[in-house]
Amino acid sequence: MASRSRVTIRDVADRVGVHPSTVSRVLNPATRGRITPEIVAKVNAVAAELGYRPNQTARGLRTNRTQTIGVLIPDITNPLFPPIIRGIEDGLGAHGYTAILGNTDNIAARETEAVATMRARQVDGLILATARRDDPIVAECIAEGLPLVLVNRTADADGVSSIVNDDALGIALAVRHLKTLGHTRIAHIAGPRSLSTGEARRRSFLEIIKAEGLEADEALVAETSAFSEDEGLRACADLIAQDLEFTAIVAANDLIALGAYEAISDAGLTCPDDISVTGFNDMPFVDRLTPPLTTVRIPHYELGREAGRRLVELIETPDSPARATTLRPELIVRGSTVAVT
Amino acid sequence: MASRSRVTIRDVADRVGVHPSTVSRVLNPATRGRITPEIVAKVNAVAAELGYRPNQTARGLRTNRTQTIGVLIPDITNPLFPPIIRGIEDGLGAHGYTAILGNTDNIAARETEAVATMRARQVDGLILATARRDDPIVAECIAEGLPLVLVNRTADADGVSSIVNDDALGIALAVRHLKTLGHTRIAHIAGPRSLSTGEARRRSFLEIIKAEGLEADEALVAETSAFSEDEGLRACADLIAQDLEFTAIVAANDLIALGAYEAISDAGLTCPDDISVTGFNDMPFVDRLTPPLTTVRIPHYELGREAGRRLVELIETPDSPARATTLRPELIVRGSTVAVT
DNA sequence: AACATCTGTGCAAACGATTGCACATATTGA
DNA sequence: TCAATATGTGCAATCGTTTGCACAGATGTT
Repeated sequence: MASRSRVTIRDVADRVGVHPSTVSRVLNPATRGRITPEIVAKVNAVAAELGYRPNQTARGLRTNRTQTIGVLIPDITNPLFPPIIRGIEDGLGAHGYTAILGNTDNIAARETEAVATMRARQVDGLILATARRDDPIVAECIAEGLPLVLVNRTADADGVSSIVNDDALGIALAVRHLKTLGHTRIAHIAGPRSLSTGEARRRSFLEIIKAEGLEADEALVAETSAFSEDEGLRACADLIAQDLEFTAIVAANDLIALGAYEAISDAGLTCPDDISVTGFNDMPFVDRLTPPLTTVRIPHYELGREAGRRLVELIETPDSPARATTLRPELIVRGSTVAVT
Repeated sequence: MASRSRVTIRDVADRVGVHPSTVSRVLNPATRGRITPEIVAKVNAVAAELGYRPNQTARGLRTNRTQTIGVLIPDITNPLFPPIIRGIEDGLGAHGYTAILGNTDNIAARETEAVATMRARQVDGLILATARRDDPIVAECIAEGLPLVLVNRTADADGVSSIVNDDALGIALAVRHLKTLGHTRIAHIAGPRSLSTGEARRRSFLEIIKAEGLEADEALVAETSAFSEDEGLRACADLIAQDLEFTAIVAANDLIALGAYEAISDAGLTCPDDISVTGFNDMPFVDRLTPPLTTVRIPHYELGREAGRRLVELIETPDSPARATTLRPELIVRGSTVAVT
């Protein structure tokens, strides 16, 4: 049989000639001070010699803390998420926590199922990158007191901690950039309004357009049902077909912008000569497209890292208040936006 | 305090009026048959009513099986890995197993550390996507009897299960495709020889070139120290500087191919008119490059799923033999390869 | 009718760690 | 010198499940 975690606290104790509880106290930094330095040294030496590693399962049973947290994401193959996950792991790892992942494909039933199996594994908290604005899982966690942090997207519920991008700023950067280039009629292809990102970017767009004194024509805002290339293509084709005479498009994300590229070329036009396009996210390789995409870069890694840290804080200091944090994005100017001629 | 997994097997037992062990037997499919159907029904009803979920931590302590497996990958933000991970999760999830992830950035010390924390968490097995040909972790797992599956890359050790791409076939597809287009002097930019993929593709290239009766000139094989764009650029520039008169390059992976694109354009040449290029992996978005990259598509998702299934098999049927499995890749012809003129 | 064999359930001991409590011994103060 | 306090360690219960063993009652055999 595999000699998995063969050496237990009792082995160490027997070898040193003390009681297991003493070994436990030595190994716990908080109680180490109560033990004679000599014994501390001996226990540490023997533990190292035997290669003792505390059994997290046993510890978890006793303390009701597993140092494990659950992370729900829509789909790890969407290039948006890996940096967030990496950030989460780094944010957690510094404190000894480990993440378990669940892909939900944005399907509510899978989310529920994933949360159930994570709770069976006694996770100490949850990070959701999947939240819808009215997500029932969010409500459930709040009700049951399970520490929760939302990342990337937020929800409408209050009393929930979240780390998201400053979408208003991102949209403002894109719009002001286009204004500087001389564009006055700017269209927006919005994301789904059921997601906080879709809604926030849409609302911000309308506000900024007014604030900047540009042409505020509601017809210039197209709706999509998903942040996808197909939807971007469809919505952009609609926009073009209506003869609205816009010279630039602010897309709610990069995939929608890709769809817009296609619709523009399908219509016999060119980007950026006829229509400038901006994206949102700065996905890998959008700098290699023709033309390279001007887009708003979201600090995904930092979003994840903050989420990890925040969750640890929530778990370890029980009464820490819920906070909504936004991180600042950055405009990356490339070849898909040019001055109007 | 949070009422985490408040309802225990004892609660169910008390409510039904039976002993906890009876409830346990009802819940375990293997022992359910020994209990009176009436009681089975009642226990199930009460368990459902109370929302009972077995505490995996307690179960793990008792059974010494956590239904958790550790997955080591170099870097989740490398687009190669997300589909593999997704596949692993699907392959495991069907059997109730969950994965915990560790990013190692190909740093040996981090690998060791990650394995240590995973073992402290009592993982039932390991999947490594990080293996070097002489990886010490592989040796350690074999020695200690910890179930192990290698995916994507394999190691030289024997007695180890692995699921990898059929690199020989992939290279053959690329070379034959170029031969069909009339190329006779074909260069190869190889990956690091310390990785099984780098070595296998290199060896296969030399074999296929001979087998197909093409010009076998060792000078046409360039070496790199990493599967990166920078190294591809450097190696390809070297190749071009030597005036070797090749008309096509088989790159060991897509990133190296990207570097080759750059070196070709730096030299004032064009791809594919002057030099055809093939990649390996079919990363996302390489179909959007100019020119779109002809490449070998590896079934990454399937690789992962097979790895997950294989590991479950290894864990649940102790004496199952180690097997090395290869999956068939596919050539995706795009615009970076043309006939010689 | 007496005994052997099944069946279904309960009992209690694990798994490996943590932690409140008790109790020696050492230290301090008067 | 004696009581009061402090200090360091051991004891034993506990976390929630699983599982070998025991045992009562039912069933089968001769």
